Amino acid sequence: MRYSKELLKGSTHLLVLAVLEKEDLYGYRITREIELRSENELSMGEGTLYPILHALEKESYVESYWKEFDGRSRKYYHITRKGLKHLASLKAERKAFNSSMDKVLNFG
Amino acid sequence: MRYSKELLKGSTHLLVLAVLEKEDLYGYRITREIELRSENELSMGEGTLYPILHALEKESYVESYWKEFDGRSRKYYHITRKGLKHLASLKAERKAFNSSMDKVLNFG
DNA sequence: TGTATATACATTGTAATACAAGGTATTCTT
DNA sequence: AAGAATACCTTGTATTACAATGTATATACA
Repeated sequence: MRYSKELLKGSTHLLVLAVLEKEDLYGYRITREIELRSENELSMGEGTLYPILHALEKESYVESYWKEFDGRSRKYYHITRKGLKHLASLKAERKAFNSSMDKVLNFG
Repeated sequence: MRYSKELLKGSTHLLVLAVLEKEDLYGYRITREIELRSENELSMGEGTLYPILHALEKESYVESYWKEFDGRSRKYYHITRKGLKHLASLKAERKAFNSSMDKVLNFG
């Protein structure tokens, strides 16, 4: 991780949902996808990821199902309609927050 | 505060230093200035602000002095050369982090 | 064959951090 | 006179990301 981990706080759910927007993925692949997309600039520990997936499922933002592939069983996550709404809201919040930060940083 | 407080994490030191870049200010005025600049979209509790000021002073990013004005004594903070360097570094980190986030969010 | 690495799930304990709540005191407004 | 705003501060709490740890299977390679 190149960044202060505090910067990541509040953005992890957004990252996970954004990755699941495109396709159903299982936990381990989600972290790989975040690294791939960010060109290894962002990464999320497993101790961060799995609790987030469980929390997202509890809130019905995602649904999980086990699927066998290559003789290997993996727990896939699918984003729900509610999850897509939440994703849009998190994106908007992030945009607005950054805009406010810029106002303070570039004032006057 | 319009935003999830978690989004603010990792950005509070940056906000305080950015405000002090322009002029020496005392604690209470710093929070007002952040609200003013952000058009009341960002604000920082006093329980957040004062510990940050003490931490920044401990790291020699700011120096404090008491000044009387209007028959009222206030503790002013001045950003040091080291603090200016740190501010630049925090700004750069923020920019890079946002760029990485955008890569993940707008992938493909 | 054996061994290390990667994959894949998960939980527990720790550190960092923003805030609410509480405390003290002064000045301004009504 | 009383309440609100100003101005400093600390303590306790909740949240959160991560390191460490645990379990298990599959793959690569010596």
